[in-house]
Amino acid sequence: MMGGRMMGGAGSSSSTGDGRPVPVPVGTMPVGTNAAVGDRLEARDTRGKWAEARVLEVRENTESALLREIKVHYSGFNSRFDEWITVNEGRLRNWRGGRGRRRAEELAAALLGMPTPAPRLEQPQPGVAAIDRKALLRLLPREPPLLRGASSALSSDSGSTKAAAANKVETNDEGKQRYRGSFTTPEEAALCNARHIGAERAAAEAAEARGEGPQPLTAEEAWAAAAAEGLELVPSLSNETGFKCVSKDRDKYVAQLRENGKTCYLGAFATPEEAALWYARHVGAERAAAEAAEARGEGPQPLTADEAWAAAAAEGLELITSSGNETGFKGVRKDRDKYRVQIREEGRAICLGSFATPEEAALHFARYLGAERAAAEAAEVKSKQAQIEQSLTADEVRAIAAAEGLELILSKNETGFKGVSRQTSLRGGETKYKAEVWMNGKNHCLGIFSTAEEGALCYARDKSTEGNLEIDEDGYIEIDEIDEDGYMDASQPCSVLLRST
DNA sequence: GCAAACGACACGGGGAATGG
DNA sequence: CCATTCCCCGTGTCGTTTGC
Repeated sequence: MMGGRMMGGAGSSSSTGDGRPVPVPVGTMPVGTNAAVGDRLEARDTRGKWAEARVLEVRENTESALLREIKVHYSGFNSRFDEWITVNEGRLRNWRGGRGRRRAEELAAALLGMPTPAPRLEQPQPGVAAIDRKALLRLLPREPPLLRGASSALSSDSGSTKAAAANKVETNDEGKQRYRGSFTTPEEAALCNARHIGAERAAAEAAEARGEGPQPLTAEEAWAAAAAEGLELVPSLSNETGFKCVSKDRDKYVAQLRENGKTCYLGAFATPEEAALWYARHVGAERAAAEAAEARGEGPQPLTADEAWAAAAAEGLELITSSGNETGFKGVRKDRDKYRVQIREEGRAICLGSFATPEEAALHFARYLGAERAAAEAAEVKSKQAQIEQSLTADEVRAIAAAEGLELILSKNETGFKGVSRQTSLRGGETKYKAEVWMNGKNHCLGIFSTAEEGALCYARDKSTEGNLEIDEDGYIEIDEIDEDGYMDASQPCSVLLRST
């Protein structure tokens, strides 16, 4: 082995393949900057797991030692998993393995007397007590957990007091707790568990239990690792740990999130930063960056009124105003502290979202309708508005009445005209005038008008036709000109056809 | 009578906390 | 390590009111 050299380290220097010195920044250099072929170190694989690795090749970079590339071979894995790693990726670290650390498969095969890889045995096997107990105890940690995966049935199996089956093995496969068997000795139970989880994982867990596994990252290391991987840790203002999806569980920090309705457990870590790092790794750089930006208040900002108008103009959309709506826009209503867009189509109300400003809500309403429909509705609104603005003046109405030979009937009421009452709309505060005619003991609305004179003209027109139609004692209108099929002559003017109720 | 506006409630999903 | 629970918030839906 060509080992014996320190890997990386501060103040390292390097050289190019042709011997030219490579500029090396002063300060902490990443692991691998100084690695040579044959050196042993640890590399993080694509699943994020640290594993023993050997340096196969080195590719120098003339620009910077930080861009030096190292080809690694993961010990115990097929060479097809060999890969190039740039030293500044943060995926290399110094070898931390304990003495005598061996390939997992070799270890398991040697200890269990099985071919590599070890076949999984789901059921307790007779005669397993004959195994080399010393070897087994080296495979699995002696200190608590004494034998990982094995537990005392007397304590964990509620209600059971069968001493003969005191060592129970339960495993968790894809979220399901599975019973693997009960054994007379903890070693047998541990062997069953080791066989089930596989030699590699058993060795890894044993190493971890011996304190030889991956060491917890400090806050600074987690930040550095995140930076090296191009990840952002997602902060949270509402969370006491300070990081999204990270919560404190006793003396550890747990990273977990919900996906597709299920809680996805990412692990328990010594520091909130490391938990946040694993959350960022799980969701990926893009989502983590977006969430971090949003948490910092840099995410998509609500549009101001001017911005919404500008966006609408840029998209060729018209915001549809509404005078009868307190928000000022059709389809937009205030809901708590937000503005909600709802549209009713085919009898169903469709919610288009909630927004910070009514203008932004109106913009989404227009987007939903599309430019053509939005323009049509906006034009209709404008047309109505124009009609209101161009409503007949009092003099114009009197002139029309005179031309039709009608007389506006005066009254001492609030509007000054008989049959016309003032209507104060609850929405928009706009005052309108309602013309009503008393018929068969009830008031019947003739229409709503912008001016009292228009209402009076309508009332006068209605009165002028009064008596032309006979209403019988049951409230039905007698119509003489009905053909034999029950239809009346469409060319004849008729304003009332149905029974007045 | 119809459609829009509006209030209220139910429901579901996600974040966080907790217990086993 | 996982399931469960609580809480909050967004969304969908229904019923009522109002204006036309």
